[in-house]
Amino acid sequence: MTNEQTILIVDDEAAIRDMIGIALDTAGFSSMTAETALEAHVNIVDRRPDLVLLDWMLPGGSGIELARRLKREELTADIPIIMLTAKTSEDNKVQGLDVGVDDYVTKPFSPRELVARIKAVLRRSTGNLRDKPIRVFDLELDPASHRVTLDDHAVDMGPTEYRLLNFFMTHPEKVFSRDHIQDQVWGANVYLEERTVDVHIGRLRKALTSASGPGINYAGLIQTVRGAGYRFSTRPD
Amino acid sequence: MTNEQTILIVDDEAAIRDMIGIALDTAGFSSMTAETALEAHVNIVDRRPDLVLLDWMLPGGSGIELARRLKREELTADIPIIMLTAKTSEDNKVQGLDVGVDDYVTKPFSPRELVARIKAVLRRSTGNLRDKPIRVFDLELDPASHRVTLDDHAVDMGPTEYRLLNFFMTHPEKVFSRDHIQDQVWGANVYLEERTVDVHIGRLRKALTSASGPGINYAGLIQTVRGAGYRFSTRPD
DNA sequence: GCTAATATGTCATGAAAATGTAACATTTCA
DNA sequence: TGAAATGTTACATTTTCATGACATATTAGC
Repeated sequence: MTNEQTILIVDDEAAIRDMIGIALDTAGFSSMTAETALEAHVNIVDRRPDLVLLDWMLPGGSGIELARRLKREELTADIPIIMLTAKTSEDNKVQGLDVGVDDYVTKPFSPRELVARIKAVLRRSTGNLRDKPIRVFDLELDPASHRVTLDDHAVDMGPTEYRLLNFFMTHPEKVFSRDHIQDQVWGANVYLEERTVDVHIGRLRKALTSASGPGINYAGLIQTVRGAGYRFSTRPD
Repeated sequence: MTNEQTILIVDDEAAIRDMIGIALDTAGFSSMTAETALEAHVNIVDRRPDLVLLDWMLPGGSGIELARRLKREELTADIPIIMLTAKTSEDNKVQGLDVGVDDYVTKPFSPRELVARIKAVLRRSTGNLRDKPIRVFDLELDPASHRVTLDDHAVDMGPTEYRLLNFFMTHPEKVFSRDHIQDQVWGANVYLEERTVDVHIGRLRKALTSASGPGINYAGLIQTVRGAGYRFSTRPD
């Protein structure tokens, strides 16, 4: 399978983590685990999973705290969260929904149900906002098909360049430092040389250039801001 | 950069404090230290560091206590904390300290990793608030896109001229001596010839002039105050 | 499981831009 | 007018970027 989606399982009980892990594996997801809210937070920031399964009843009640925090911080706000909770009380649901959690699954649950919910949430969250193609002039990036087209011709680029372009197109007209770009495109705390960003910028530009017709060169949309970083802008440099 | 960020190192071992201090210094941070939780708390309240590196194995387990307290008190809740932990073997205890710490680093760690994580956390916690564009007549400086426009046309200038203009536009109608300008634009403890400021003022004026249309010359906004320094003012000289 | 094809990250190098300084020109004002 | 203050220019040096080459890692296809 091309792009396996990664789910982070946050639960203090090993048995539950294992059970869910197997279920996800069977369903074609890749998974990682965390026992504590702190560990989870670090994992999320560092590796940017596609979805988080979060046990409500983490020791210290920190599950809710974590959810609130994730939704508050810009870097992680768009990662969908499904709460795992033992209780069925309305209170909890209301409280959690306030936090901006995407769905609930109450224990005990069947693996089948869990997987169904995960797929639903992923469909929804990647379906609503991000699934809409982003277009700038004749350059279109379509997350649904994971494809970039220029004048209706496919633009050939590597996965990293795709993510890079996606990030830029969703954050136009702003400068980003190389560090910031690394956070967003590679995940925080991935130690790369700063120049690596330059190289991938170069590759992205080249891809756009060789796909551009005789008119505008779309590589010009990706602008170097000396001493500051890079910027995606439709306005001349 | 103008304002050096300050990191508070809280550890009872002098060797570790020194090692970290040197690493931070090399990375361009300024640092201060505390040996005990009490001392740390006083320092934090008094001097408001930009980030706290906190050893959670402080004598008496007071490291955790301090973290919890800092995150509970409104005055200090927004100061990011990175925990320094010995090992993950103590998972039971670790669970108890999910108090909203921003990241943790396990000893032994490389200075490089530590600095990278510090930067990542600082970026996360402060990166969000970006300033709004500042506009004077048709001259606009937009920090978000790191761009200066005049009548919607980009004004080309070097990084230093950008910082200079940014400083002036955020402090209009006031004279500043060359020394003061140096402190603000180049940073304190940087020694330059006084003439250097003049040169950059000149470059900034030239940039504004060549971007100005036939109407007003925007270079006139940057006024020489003989014997005193320079001033950014919308009123005629 | 193995191999070929892709993709990735790092480095070295050269080019371009930015910077600080000194020298010289010009303006200001007593 | 002339000394002090400021403006301007040229240039050597430093910093920052772009890019091709390469070694490694990952993926896809068989």
